Amino acid sequence: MNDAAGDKLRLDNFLPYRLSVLSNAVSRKIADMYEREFDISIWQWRILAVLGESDGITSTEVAARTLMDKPAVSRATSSLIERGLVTRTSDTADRRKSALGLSTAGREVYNAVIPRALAYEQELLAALSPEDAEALHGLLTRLAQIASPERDLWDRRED
Amino acid sequence: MNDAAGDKLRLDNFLPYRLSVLSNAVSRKIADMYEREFDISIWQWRILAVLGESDGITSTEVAARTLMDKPAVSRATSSLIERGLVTRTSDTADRRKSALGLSTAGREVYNAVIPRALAYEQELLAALSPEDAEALHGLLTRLAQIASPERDLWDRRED
DNA sequence: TTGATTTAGTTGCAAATGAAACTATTATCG
DNA sequence: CGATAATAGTTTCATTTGCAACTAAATCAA
Repeated sequence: MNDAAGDKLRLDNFLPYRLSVLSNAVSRKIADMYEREFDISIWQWRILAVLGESDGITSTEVAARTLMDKPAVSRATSSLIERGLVTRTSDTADRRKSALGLSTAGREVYNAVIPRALAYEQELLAALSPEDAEALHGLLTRLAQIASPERDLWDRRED
Repeated sequence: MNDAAGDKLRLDNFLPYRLSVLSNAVSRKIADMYEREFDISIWQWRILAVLGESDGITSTEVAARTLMDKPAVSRATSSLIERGLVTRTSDTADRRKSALGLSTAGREVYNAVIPRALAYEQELLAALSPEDAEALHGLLTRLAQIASPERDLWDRRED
């Protein structure tokens, strides 16, 4: 093993390459859809998605749940606030913090995006049997644990 | 189906999100390794990888095989040529084209990177049984066909 | 209390990216 | 032929991205 001369690497069969290409293709497609139909970016959508589930969380919590970095959350949040989709209420007890939430308009967009996002996911998963889809999630979970052992997000089903 | 109010979307279970996060984590890690140990980028590595298998192909062919766009190939190739890892021989019959290939130094880097790349892939796949790894590739293939139906690259095992 | 440290969030900046425009060369078709 | 279209590859430019530095506020420790 690890004999330079003998080993072969075929890009098409190389897992990091395949993941990257697939993920890029999927991201591209879904980003186009979000942009075209709702005029939001993927990052804006991630924020709406977590706020839809957990209203009133802070920017830092949003960053943790979306795996975005803080500057990205800050910028995407600003534009969502400008557009009136998200509200920011600064915490009276700790004035560094502020609670983010969906406005009425934001909730409407959220409710509109959900079925489109799920439909696209279903489009992908239509190629797979339910058992295969289940297997895929398990495989991705195990790979993510290896690739990012510091993160335990993948197991969490409750908060 | 597609009832906005009833559907739920949990980011952690949403396939496009999971693919993106996993792919980013893997890419980050492997890019760090390439950078640290060989001082090359992922894109440079992709080019070395296809040239290692198919010497003398053109820039356009490299782009097709690595799924990079033409500017990206152009830039990564330039720096590889500057570093003396890749050679460019312009085609006498069609002077728009030129054949790219690995120099001796390039072949050495190629041979050195291969086992490290495979070792990292093995590190990921160590979480999976051989049957699971096989299943994973099949699942990725089917997803890629849905996400990029225009590409038939995933089936090709011969050139 | 006050000086040092930590935390929340924003801003600035340098590098990476991708689309479109551009150059040079070859192919097509009247 | 000669004009037009197509192709290979590079360059330009605007946008995106990720990191580091920064501001403001709270906590900790003497």
